[in-house]
Amino acid sequence: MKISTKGRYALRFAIEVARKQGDGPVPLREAAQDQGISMKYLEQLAGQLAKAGLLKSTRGAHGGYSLSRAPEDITAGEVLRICEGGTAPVACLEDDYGICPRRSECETIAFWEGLDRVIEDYVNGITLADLIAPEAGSFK
Amino acid sequence: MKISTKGRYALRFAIEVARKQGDGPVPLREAAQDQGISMKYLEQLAGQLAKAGLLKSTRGAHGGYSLSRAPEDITAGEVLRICEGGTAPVACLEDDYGICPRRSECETIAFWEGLDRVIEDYVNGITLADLIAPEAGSFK
DNA sequence: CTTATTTCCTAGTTGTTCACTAGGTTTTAT
DNA sequence: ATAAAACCTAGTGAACAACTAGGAAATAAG
Repeated sequence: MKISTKGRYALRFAIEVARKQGDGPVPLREAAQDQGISMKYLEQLAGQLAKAGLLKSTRGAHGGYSLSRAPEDITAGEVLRICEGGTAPVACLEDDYGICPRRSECETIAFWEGLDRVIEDYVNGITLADLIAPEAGSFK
Repeated sequence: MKISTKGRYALRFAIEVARKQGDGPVPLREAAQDQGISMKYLEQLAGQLAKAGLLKSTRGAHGGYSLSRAPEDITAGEVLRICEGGTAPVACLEDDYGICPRRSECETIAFWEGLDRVIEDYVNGITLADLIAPEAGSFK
């Protein structure tokens, strides 16, 4: 039931990039230093976010990462889904799972679907804009 | 973000015991067979649930597990917390974590607290009674 | 055009957790 | 006495987590 460091670091990185938008792209060196984590590890996460089209990368000196959309158009759910590999609490709710052989007799599927729904609703309802202005956030 | 087999099996086992209450204790052999899972593995989970006071065990022939409380007094959250080791999505929200050194500068803690809250509210709001009568369940 | 800075790409590596398996001991109804 | 059950502890193979390592390619600045 835990979120891994991937999801946590990725979200913090996205927040940092969002906060610094306008100051030009944020290099990984800077972000890793600010957050006290491994740059090489963060590199992989940033790569995923860029590949998914959430961040835009600029190579070379004075390069780094910037948002490819406005902060209010990027949800925490998107970030987590990309780096965490889905937020569904059980595998059989994953998109690519197919049909469960025990589906008809399963008494818990509705329960897990409900849990998935409250999680999705929450994480999809909070944007980077909310997160960089926590005092205004509806989640506080 | 996944629930492990521990939590899933434990919940299904609790439901089975709840459904069969009145027919005497449910032996592991029977439950394992019904659900097509390893009895020896289920044994460990049942042991945890019993140790936590959620189930009552009867040893010897014709023994097995029964509920130690009414189905409407046992929540899915309790079962999951026992076998899953807490439902908090990040470690720093765990009871025994202590104070996070980055707490003051952490922009995500409020977000995770909010996520924890919606998960807790959901799993604590559904009882075994709801789960054995899914047509009446508010979660469907 | 060289150099420093950055992203990009792929492949280890170490430790932990998952999902069991194994082999018993003790208790109890018949 | 016997069979059926819970109880207890330890081991095990595979997967995953959380990095580490080492470069190649791009780009701005001098």
